Amino acid sequence: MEDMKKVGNSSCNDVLLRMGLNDNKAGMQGLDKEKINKIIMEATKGSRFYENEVKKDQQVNQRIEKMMQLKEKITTQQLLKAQLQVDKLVIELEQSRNLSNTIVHIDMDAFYAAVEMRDNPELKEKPIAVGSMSMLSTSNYHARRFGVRAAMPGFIAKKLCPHLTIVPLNFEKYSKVSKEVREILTEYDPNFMPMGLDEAYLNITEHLEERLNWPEDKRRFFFNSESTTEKDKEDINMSAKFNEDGYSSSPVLFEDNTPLMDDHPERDQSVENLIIFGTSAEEVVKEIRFRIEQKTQLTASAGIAPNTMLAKMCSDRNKPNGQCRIAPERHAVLDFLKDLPIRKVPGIGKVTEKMLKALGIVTCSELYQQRALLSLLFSEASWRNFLDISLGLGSTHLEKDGERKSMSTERTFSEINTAEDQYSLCRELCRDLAQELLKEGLKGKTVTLKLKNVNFEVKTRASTVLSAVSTEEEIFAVAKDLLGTEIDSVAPQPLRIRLMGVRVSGFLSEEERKYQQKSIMSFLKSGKETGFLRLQPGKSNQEYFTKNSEASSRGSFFDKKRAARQLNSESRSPNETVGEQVFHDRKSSANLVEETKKVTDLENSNVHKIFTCPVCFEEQRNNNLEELNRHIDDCLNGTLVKDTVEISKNDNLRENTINFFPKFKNENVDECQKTKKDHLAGTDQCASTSDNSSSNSTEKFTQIISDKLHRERQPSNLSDIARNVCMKQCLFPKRSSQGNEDYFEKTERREETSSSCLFEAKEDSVLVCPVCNSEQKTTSLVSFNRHVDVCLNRGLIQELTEKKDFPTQTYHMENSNRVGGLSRGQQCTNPSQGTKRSGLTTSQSVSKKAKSSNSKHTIEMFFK
DNA sequence: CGGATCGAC
DNA sequence: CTATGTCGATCCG
Repeated sequence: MEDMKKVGNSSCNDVLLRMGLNDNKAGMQGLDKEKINKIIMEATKGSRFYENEVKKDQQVNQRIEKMMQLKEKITTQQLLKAQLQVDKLVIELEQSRNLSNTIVHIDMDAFYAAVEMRDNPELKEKPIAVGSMSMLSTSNYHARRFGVRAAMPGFIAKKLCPHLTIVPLNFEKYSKVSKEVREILTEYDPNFMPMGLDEAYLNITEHLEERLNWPEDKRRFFFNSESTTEKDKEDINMSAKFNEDGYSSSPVLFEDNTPLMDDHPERDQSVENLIIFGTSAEEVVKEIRFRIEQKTQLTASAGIAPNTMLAKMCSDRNKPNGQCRIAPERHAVLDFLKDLPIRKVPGIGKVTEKMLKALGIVTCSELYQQRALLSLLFSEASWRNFLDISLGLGSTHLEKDGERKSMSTERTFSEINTAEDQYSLCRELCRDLAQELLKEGLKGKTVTLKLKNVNFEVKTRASTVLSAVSTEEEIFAVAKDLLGTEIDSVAPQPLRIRLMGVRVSGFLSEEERKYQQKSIMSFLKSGKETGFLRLQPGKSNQEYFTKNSEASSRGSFFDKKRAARQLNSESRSPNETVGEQVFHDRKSSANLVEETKKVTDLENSNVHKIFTCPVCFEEQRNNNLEELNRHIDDCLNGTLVKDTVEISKNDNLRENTINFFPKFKNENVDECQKTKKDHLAGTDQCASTSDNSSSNSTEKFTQIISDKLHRERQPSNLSDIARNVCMKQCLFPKRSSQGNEDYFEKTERREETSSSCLFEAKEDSVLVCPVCNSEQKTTSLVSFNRHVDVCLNRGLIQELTEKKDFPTQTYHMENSNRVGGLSRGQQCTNPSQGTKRSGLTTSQSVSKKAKSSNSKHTIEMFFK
C-alpha cells in the first residue's frame, strides 16, 4: 500500500510521530499540520490507546538513551579501527555492485480508494477512505489533505474531515482488479513478485532484450476511448523532465517533445487513438502503466532501478500516476540517495528513524558518513543493512516466496473478561485456523496464543509440542492451556482482553511430512532395543506428545500445577462448566486417531515384547505396556530420588521439580570446565564427556530420547532441559571464559552475573531454571526449587520481562565477520533485501580486547 | 524455544 | 462507542 512516510518535525509530541499522524501536505481545502495534530490529540488524549503509545514511546526513548551512553564510551581509537574495517567492507561491496538488472516496482495509486471511486462516480471529487470507523486501510488524495490516512481509525478521520465518506472494505473486488493487473505484469516478467494486492516487483531485464527484436506491432496499442479520460490525453502532451544526474522523472504517461530516436514511441497524431511504445525501460513501464489504466481505469506509479530497494523508493518519487528511473550507474544511484530521508527506505520504520535521528542521521548520505559509528552501536545485521542502504545496494533478482513459516488468525473485539467467553473464543479461533491449515495441508509443532488487554498491552505465549498439530481440537488443546495460564496469572482479577489470536508455526518440512508416519512406526518398532514408551491403552495419547504432558506422565510438577490451576479455574469460575469442559477436552477430545491406531497395533503385536528400560537399561520382558510403564515409573522415581540432594521431603511439588536435573552435581563441573576450555561451543562434546561421570544413565537417557524419539528433530522436553543444564554448567561463565568479555558491559551486567558464578568460588553448581532458562545463583536446592515454583507461576517471568535489560549483542571486532561478507554483496543471501528488512538492535558491547589491541597495527594501516 | 519488537502491506 | 490483521525477521535470554 502506498504509504505516506514523512520525517516529522521534532517539536511537540512524539506520540503523534509514533502514530505517524503529524504529517501533512495540507492543501488549500485541507487542514494545516498544526490543526491536524491538535484535532488528533484532542481525540486521542487520555485514551487507553494513547497511554500505551506513551509507554511505548518511553521505551524507545530508553533504548535511545542506552545507545547514547554507549556512544559516549566509544574512543577515537575504536572509531578509527571501525572505520577501517567498515571501509574494507565498503570496497568489497562496491566491487560486487551489480547494475545489470532492470527492476521495476509497480504501485497502484491509493488502490482501494481508487477502485471504490471508479465503481461509484459519486465518490469522485469527495474525500473518501476505505475501511471502518475503527480502522482505515487507505484514503484518496482529497482526504489526505485533511490528514486522513491509512492506519488511522475512522472516527478520528471523521473529526479531521467531517465530510469524509468511509467505504467498507471489499476485498473480493480488489482481488479481482489485482488479478487483472497481474495478468498484464506477467507478460513482462512471468516471475514477477506481487507484494500484496497493489504492489509488485518485476525484473524486466530479459524482456528488454527480447523486446529489441520485436516487430513494432507488438508494441502498438490502441486507446480505448471509453476508458480514457480527457485528462489522460492531456497528460500525453506533457513533457518529461530529464535530470542530468542520470535519473529521469516523468509524472505523466507519455512524453512528446523528446527527440524521435529509435527508442522513443511514435505518437501518430493522424491516427487517433494509436500509440506505439519504444524499447527502453521507461517505455516499457509506460506501456505497462498504460495498459493497466486501459484495463482497469486505475493509475499506477512505478520505479525503475537496478535493484528492488531503489525501485521501490523510486516509485514513491512521482506518485500518483508517475514514474521514475534511476539509471544503472553508480553516480546516479548515489545521487538519488544523497538527500533522501532514511525513512523513505523500505525497512526503516518509525523506531529506526528515531534512533538514527538521535545520532543526527536523517538522510542516506548521513547514514553513510556515520557508518563506522553505526557498526559499533548496532548489531551486525543492522549496520550492514544500513551500509547496503547508504550504498544503494539491494536485491537484484526476485526470489520466489519460500514456504510459509506460520499461519495465524486473530480478532479484535469489545472487552471480553469471562473465562468462559475467552475459552470459547479461543476455540473458535482454533477452528478457523484449523480450516485454513487444512487448505494448505499444513501441520505445525508450535502454537502461539496472542492476547491484547484492554490497555493495549500485547502478550504472546507459545508452546511447542512433539507431534505437529492441525485440527481444531489439537490446536485448542494447546492454546487453552496457554490461555488458562494467563487467566491464572491475573487471578483473581478477570483477564480483560480486546484481542485474541492463535498462530501455528514450526511446520513440518516436506521430508518430515513424508517420514512422519514412518518414523513414528520405526520409533515404536525400535522398542526392541530401547523401548521408551509409556502408553496407556484406551486413553488419549495426546498427552504423550505434548511438552507439558510428557513431564506429566511422570506425575510431574507441571502436571500438578496444571491440575491445580484447573481446579482453580473451576472454583474461580462462577460457571462450573467452563473448567469442566476444558478438562474434558484435554482428556478426550484431542485424540490423535492415527497414533491411537498404531499404539493398538503395537500392543497387539508380539514382536515388540522385549524392552530395554531407558533408565536402568535392563531388559524388561513385560507382557503389557502397563507393566512396563510401571517399571519405568518406579525406576525413574527410584533413581532420581536417590540421586537428588536436599529434597524437601514434605513437598511433593518440589521433589518433582528437582527430578529434572538430579544428575548434575558438583562432581561434573570440573570435568566440564576442562572441556569448556578446549572448545568454544562444545555443547555436545560437553555432554559426551560427562558420560563416564555419575550422570551416565541420565546422559544415555537423554541420548536415547533424542535419537529415538526425535529423529525428526522434534525437541524433547526432558533431554532439552537436561542438556541445557549441562551445557550451561559446562560453559559458564560463557563470556569471561572466551576472553571476549564486554568492555562496556562490565560495569553493569557483568558484576551481576559473575557474582552468580558460584562454582568458581565455592563448590556449588549453577542451576538453570528450566522455565525461565536463567542461571540461578543458589546454594540450596530448596531455594532453587522455590524459584522454579515461582517461575512456573509466571510471576518471575513477568518481573523479568518488565525490567528487561537493554539488549546485549557483542560485536567482535577481532574476527570481524565481514570476512564472511564475501558472498553477500549483490547476489545477497537475503533475497528480498529491499522488500523485507531486518529490525534493529543496538549492540550493547564492544570487545574489550578490540580496544586494547587495536592500537599500533590499526594506526599504521590507517596512515599507510 | 519463547517472547518482544520492528516493519511491511 | 470506536485504534486492524497477517506475516517474516531479528534479537535476547
